[in-house]
Amino acid sequence: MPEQSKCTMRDVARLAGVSTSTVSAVINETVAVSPQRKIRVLRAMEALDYEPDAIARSLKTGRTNAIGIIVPDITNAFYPEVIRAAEEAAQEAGYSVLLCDSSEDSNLEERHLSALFSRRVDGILLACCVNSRAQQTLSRRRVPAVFVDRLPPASMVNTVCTDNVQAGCLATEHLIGLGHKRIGLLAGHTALSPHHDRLEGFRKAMQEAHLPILDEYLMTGDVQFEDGFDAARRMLHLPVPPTAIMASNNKLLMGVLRAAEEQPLRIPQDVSVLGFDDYLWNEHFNPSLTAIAQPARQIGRKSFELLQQLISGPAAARDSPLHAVFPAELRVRRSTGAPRG
Amino acid sequence: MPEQSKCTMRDVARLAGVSTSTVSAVINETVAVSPQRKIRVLRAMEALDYEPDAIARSLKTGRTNAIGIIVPDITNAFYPEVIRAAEEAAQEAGYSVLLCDSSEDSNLEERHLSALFSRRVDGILLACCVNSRAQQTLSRRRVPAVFVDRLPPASMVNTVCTDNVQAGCLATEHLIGLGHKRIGLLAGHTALSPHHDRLEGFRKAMQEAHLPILDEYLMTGDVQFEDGFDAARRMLHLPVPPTAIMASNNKLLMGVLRAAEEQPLRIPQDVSVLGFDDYLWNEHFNPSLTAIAQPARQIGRKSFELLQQLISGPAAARDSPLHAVFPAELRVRRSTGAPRG
DNA sequence: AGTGTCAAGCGAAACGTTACGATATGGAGT
DNA sequence: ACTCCATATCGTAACGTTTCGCTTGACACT
Repeated sequence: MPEQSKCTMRDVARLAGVSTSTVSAVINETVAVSPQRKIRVLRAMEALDYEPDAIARSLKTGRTNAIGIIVPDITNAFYPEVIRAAEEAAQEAGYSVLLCDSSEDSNLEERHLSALFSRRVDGILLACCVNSRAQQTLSRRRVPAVFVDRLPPASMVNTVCTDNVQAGCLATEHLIGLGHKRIGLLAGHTALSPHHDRLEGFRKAMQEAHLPILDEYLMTGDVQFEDGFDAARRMLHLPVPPTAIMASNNKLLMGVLRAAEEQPLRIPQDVSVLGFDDYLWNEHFNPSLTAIAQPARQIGRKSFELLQQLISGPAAARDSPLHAVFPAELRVRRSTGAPRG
Repeated sequence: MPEQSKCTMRDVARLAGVSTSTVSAVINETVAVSPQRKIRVLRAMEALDYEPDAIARSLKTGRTNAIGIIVPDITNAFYPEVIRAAEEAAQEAGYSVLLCDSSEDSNLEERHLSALFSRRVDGILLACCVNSRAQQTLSRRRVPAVFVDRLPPASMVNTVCTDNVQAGCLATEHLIGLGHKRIGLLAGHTALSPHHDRLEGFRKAMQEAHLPILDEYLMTGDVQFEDGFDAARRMLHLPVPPTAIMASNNKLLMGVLRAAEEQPLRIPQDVSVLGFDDYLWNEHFNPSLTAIAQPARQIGRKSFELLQQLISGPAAARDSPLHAVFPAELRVRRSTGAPRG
């Protein structure tokens, strides 16, 4: 049964018969220590079950080896994957992760930021919420930060995200390729960069195919199940309804499914359905759901890598912002098919 | 544009023309300060955009106002809900959360624990992984800890979880009530307390109904999609197959669905299907999935509350372990029905 | 022998806070 | 006028590290 571990570097030093500086040198391998002393120190550390106090170390060095991650809603299955990958990379590099959930509330987001500043984190990974003031708040500080997935309107920031314009394009082209001409889009909250960009991709693809974009086939704004249900129902009841509907968010998509079921319309024979964000269970739906998949793990890992680069690189390197963009992938399943007739 | 905020208590004190002790007193409201001085201090803090250094404070006070949360897999949708609720409660109480994902790997779990100890967190919330040594590791330290959802075999620990025996009972009774006599169970990894307990609940309910428990209808061990698929397929190909199958884990359940589809068997006419853990999309499956729902948010919140009690209560109070058990809830949907004939 | 070089080790001063004992200040009670 | 107390304020010693400059020996070269 080892010690109660209430022990400090001084205890180790005393037991080993050396000074605390030597213990520190052994721990950090910062200067050479003779082998026999090194062994004495290591033995003492072992015997006392010594563990360096990260707090004291941070106070002295000014570095905490901790980063903050703020997401708008950890319950949204996309973020856990990002977080996991980032945390994995962080842990490999000896960093810990302080997790904050802003609940899509910019005031809470600000409070989280303050807390992180106060804790002197070395850097921040942020998927910002609607109406976020984070960009200004961060620019006042000297804390390295990388915006992930949800980007602020401002430009001079470091970012990692999916190429959502391409994603919107890809999805639309898939449907056009199947023969669809009337495509509906529940675009979500266009103040959020992913939703905004997907809409843009949609527009681009439609234009390139010389297809008109009808107001009745476009819905922006809220992103809950009921919103999707209402919007899809409205579209499907039009005199000339769309033959395919895309939803920029999972809950909206569920709403579309429900609206189709209600009529009832068969998927994909009567209406094709496509979602953004691919989840494990999409494959097991009946019919299985065609979806755009984002490389969440890559995004998470890359975010941390960029952040670490900012943290440990020279301060000058922070002047021109870093960017990483990943392509989205289309997973074709059974919920999309050729339109009737 | 405020200051660069490289400022310390001394800067504030100098500007306000008081001593650092007074500034500290104002911040912590630990001793009375005359109104006019208090105002001077507050103004100075404002002017310098001062933010207390949590690191220095922690070093001095021995408290970090941070807790650690370790989960086996944040990608499992149950945990984000727990985490969110716990984090919410923590943030309300002025605590930050250090998040760790053990990837179901006990060595990584140990490393995370060490890191948390080193960072001197005030307490730890832990959903332990298979073969966890966390209980021993924690018992050596004086760090308050609460085990959440996944409990270690040992008894003298603080715990918060669903009543999984009742959950297993409830699910089984539901099927028995519908007229099922031959019920299959993919019980998952019985070394994990939730899975173990659900199996026990199943046994109890079957016994009370005087129904036999057949080995061929019981599968334990792995918990991946393929495992569920193989096991369900095997059961459904038996000369006398079960008329209902329950799965203790979402991936297993997906395997069951796939196996049924393959035959093909209709759900619920040919075979009823029931899952543990209720997710948003269960309702939107076709057919919608009957499931046991755990009160994840309540569990998360309560976990933090108990932990805080341990942290701020007298050390003596830590002797007899705290427990909180929440009832599970059955959500009856379309995937379960009366057996044929 | 005297000098210079170098590595290994040490002591002490920070880092930014809090907490504690000590010191002023100003009435009220005698 | 004197003590006595309560109240407000301050100086300073920690907390457990790292870092920096200094000392010490050992050793090689004149």
